[in-house]
Amino acid sequence: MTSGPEWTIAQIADEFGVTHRTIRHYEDLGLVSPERRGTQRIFHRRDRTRLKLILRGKRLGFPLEEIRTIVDLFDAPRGRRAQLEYVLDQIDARRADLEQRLKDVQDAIAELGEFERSCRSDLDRLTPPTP
Amino acid sequence: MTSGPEWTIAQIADEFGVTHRTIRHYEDLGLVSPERRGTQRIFHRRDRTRLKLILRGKRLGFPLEEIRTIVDLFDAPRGRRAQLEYVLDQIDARRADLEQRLKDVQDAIAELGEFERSCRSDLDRLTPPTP
DNA sequence: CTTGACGCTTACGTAAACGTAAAGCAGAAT
DNA sequence: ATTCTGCTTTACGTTTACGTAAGCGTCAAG
Repeated sequence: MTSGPEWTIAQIADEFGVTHRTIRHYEDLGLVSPERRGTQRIFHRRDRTRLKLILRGKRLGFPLEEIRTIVDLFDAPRGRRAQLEYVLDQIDARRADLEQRLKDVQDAIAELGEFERSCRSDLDRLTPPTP
Repeated sequence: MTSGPEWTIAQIADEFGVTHRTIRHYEDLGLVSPERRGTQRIFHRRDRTRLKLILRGKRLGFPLEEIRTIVDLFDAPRGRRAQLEYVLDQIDARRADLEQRLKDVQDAIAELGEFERSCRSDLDRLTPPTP
C-alpha cells in the first residue's frame, strides 16, 4: 500500500527547479517528509503534491512556517467533527488572506495599465504628426 | 512649488502601520527620499504615494530592491523616446510577473473552495440523518 | 533649567531561507 | 581495489528586512 512511483532527491529537485539543499531545508521544517530507505530519501506522489503547494505559496510570498500550516491542513485528519470545524475555520481565514492578495494584484495590474496608456500618450505626442 | 501638506516620520509611520525604523530603512534603500529640514525628515504626498506602492509590493512578496526599481519606474523621466520605450518594456515585464501571481492566487482560492466542499460533505455525512 | 517628547545616527542583533564547504558512506564501474 | 557518482550529515556563511539599544541634538512645558 506504500507503493506507487518513486523519486530520488535529485529527480525531485531537478523537476521543481530547486536545489537538494532546499528540499532538505523543507524537510527540516516539516514541509515534506519523504520515506527513508536506509539513509536515502524516497519521494512519493504525496511529497510532490506538497511541493507544488509549497512553491506556489512561496511565489505568493508566504513564509515557510505559514505554508507548513496550510499544507498540513490539506493532509489533516478529518475524523472528528471538531477537527472538521477547525479546518473550515482555517479555510475561511486563508481565503480572506488570499482575497486581499487577489485585490492587490488586480489593483497593481490596473495601475500598470493606466501607466502604460499615459506613457503611450506621451509617446504619441512625441511622434511628429503625419504630414 | 515645493509646498503642499507635510508629515513627520511619526505620522507617516503611524498611518501606514510601520515603525520609524522601517521608514528609515526604506530611505537607506532609496525607496523614499523625504525632504530634510535641518536634520528632520519631512514627508510629502509623493512619499506617501510611493509608500503605498511599497507596502502593496511587500504584501505581494516582492523584495525591496525589486520594489525600488518598480516604484522608480513611475517617477522616471519620460522625456526622450528611448526612455519611454524602455519604460514600456519594463511595464510588460512587470505585467507578466503580476499575471503569474494572479493565476497563482486564483488557483489557490479555487483549490480552497474545492477543499471546503469536500470538508462540508464529510461534515454532512457525520451529521446523523434527520429522523 | 531640567525634564520629557521626538527625532537623529551608528551599530550590533536576529529570523528566515537557503548557500556552501567539509567530510563521510555506499553501490557501480573500471 | 580504487575511483566515480550520488547521497548523507554537520555546520558555518550570507542576504534580506528590519529590531533594538546606545548616545546625542532640540524644542517646549513645567
